[in-house]
Formats: sequence, C-alpha cells, structure tokens
Amino acid sequence: MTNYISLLKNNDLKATIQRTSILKTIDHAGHINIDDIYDSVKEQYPTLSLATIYKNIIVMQENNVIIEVPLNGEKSKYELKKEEHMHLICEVCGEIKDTQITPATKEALVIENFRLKASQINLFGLCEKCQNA
Amino acid sequence: MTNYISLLKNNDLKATIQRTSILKTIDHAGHINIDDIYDSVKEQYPTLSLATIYKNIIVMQENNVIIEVPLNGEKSKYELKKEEHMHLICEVCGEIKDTQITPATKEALVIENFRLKASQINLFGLCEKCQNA
DNA sequence: ATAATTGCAAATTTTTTGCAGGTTC
DNA sequence: GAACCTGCAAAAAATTTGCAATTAT
Repeated sequence: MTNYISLLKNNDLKATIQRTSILKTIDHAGHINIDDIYDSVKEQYPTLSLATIYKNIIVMQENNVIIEVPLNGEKSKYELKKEEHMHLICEVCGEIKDTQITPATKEALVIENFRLKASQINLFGLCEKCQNA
Repeated sequence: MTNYISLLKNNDLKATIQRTSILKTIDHAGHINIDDIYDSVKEQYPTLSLATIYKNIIVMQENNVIIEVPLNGEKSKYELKKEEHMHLICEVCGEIKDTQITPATKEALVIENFRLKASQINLFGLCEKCQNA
C-alpha cells in the first residue's frame, strides 16, 4: 500500500484527511470518475464536499500525483500517477486494466520528425472473463 | 473533397444544411471541439443553434460519421470517421496530426488474453515546426 | 503564526430536453 | 404526407468561485 501522506508531501501538497481519502479511493478503484470518488469518500467523511474534490483533482494533477484518463462518451476517470502504461478497456464489462508498454511497442512508436515525450494508449476489446462468458 | 450529402445518406441520416456544414467544418479543421464548430458554422448560418450541434454530434457518432477524440484537460474534439490511425499531438502548438498505424505497431499491440477490437493512440511531443523553432 | 485548505452557497458553464414550426425524402 | 429535424427557451447537470471558519506545518 502506498503511503498517501508522503506521496502528498513529496509533491508540495499538505496532507489533509480529504486528500488522503481521495487518494485511497482512487488507488483502490484503479480508475474512477469524480462522482464515484465523491460517493465513496462521503461514506467515511460525510461532510466532504464535491467542490473540495473538484479543487483537489485539479491541484493533484498539477502536482503530478494523479492523472486524468479521458474517455469517449463518459466522464474522465483518474488514476494514481505511475509508470507509463497502456489501458486495456473491456467493451463488455467496462473494466480498465493497466498493462506494460513493452520495448517492442516503444520501438514501433518511433515516428519520423516527431519528438515523442509521452504516450496515451487505450486498447478496446474483450477481457479474458468476457471472452469466456 | 468528401461529399457530405452522400456521407450522411449512406449512414441513414437526412442531409440537412446544418449537418453538411458541421461536417464541412470538422473536415476542414481536422480535429475541432463543439464550441469551435459552433463559432465556425454560425458565420455562414447565423440561426444555427448550439442545441442542434449537440444533437447532431450525438447522432453522427451513433451513425458512424464522426468520432470523438477525448483529451486531457479540455473538451473533446471530433473528427470525421476514417481508417484507424494515431494522433501526434504537439505539446507546444497543440496541433493534432493523423499518422498511420504501421503493421509493426499492430503487431506490438497483440496482448495475451485480450481480444483487441480497436485502439486509440495519442502521442504527445514536439512537431517538426516546434522542434526547429 | 502563517499560509493553505475546507465546506457551503451561489454563480457560471455545459449539456439536455420539449415542443411548435419547418424540412427532407 | 410521414417522419424527421431545427431553433428556441427552459431545465438539468457539471464545474467553478468567493469567503468565513478551520487545519497543517
């Protein structure tokens, strides 16, 4: 389990109870949108306001603690910042799974006349469970 | 130049002047968000309403005429539906350029226990112009 | 002690909806 | 002529803002 308090402090953010619980929720869910963070966090801290979540989602992105995952036709989800990876998104059950970017993939993404800094790769299809179901 | 009227009719949509001008705007821009479509289209058809754009963006997506390009920290852009491709997004000037998915890339994206149906690849970095500037 | 953060309520922005009148096929 | 589409205005949903009280360092 990540230590959310030091994660925040290391990135110049005060460690409030609101922030650590938002981070815990994101971490446990893997990928989660604002409304679902709110519902989850409110169970433990009923006074925590949606405005606080909005403000913190912005500031935590700015301070490299979390990352936005924009998606077609639905609200963005958020994940903890971690090594660059791809998303396997199941078109049936909606599950989003992280998977490593292999050296071969890196290699294949070298494009002429473009200096690559970062990539965002979403693969849509059928996860193992839904293939068998 | 694409024939927007038949593009619409082939996809079970009536060819209204509003729809053809939205498509023309998207086509010329390459990738454009709703507000910019509205601004552009309104110049020619001042009575065209934002509600009509919202409604048509939805219906044109359902009918496979256009595709949403969701982006971090800004409103989604839309593009005409075309062959699967990657986006090269310049972090300096913001330009979005399409580039082909090579067979080698396809190959590299074969993942165990995942039946791939579609991919969405955004590469962020510096375009040629901004590298030299 | 200081500066930052929270929660509330209000404001703003974005998106959706209902419906009368107009258009496409 | 039937079904569909548009534009308006109003409603609903999503996000941001201002500020007094509280909290972290």
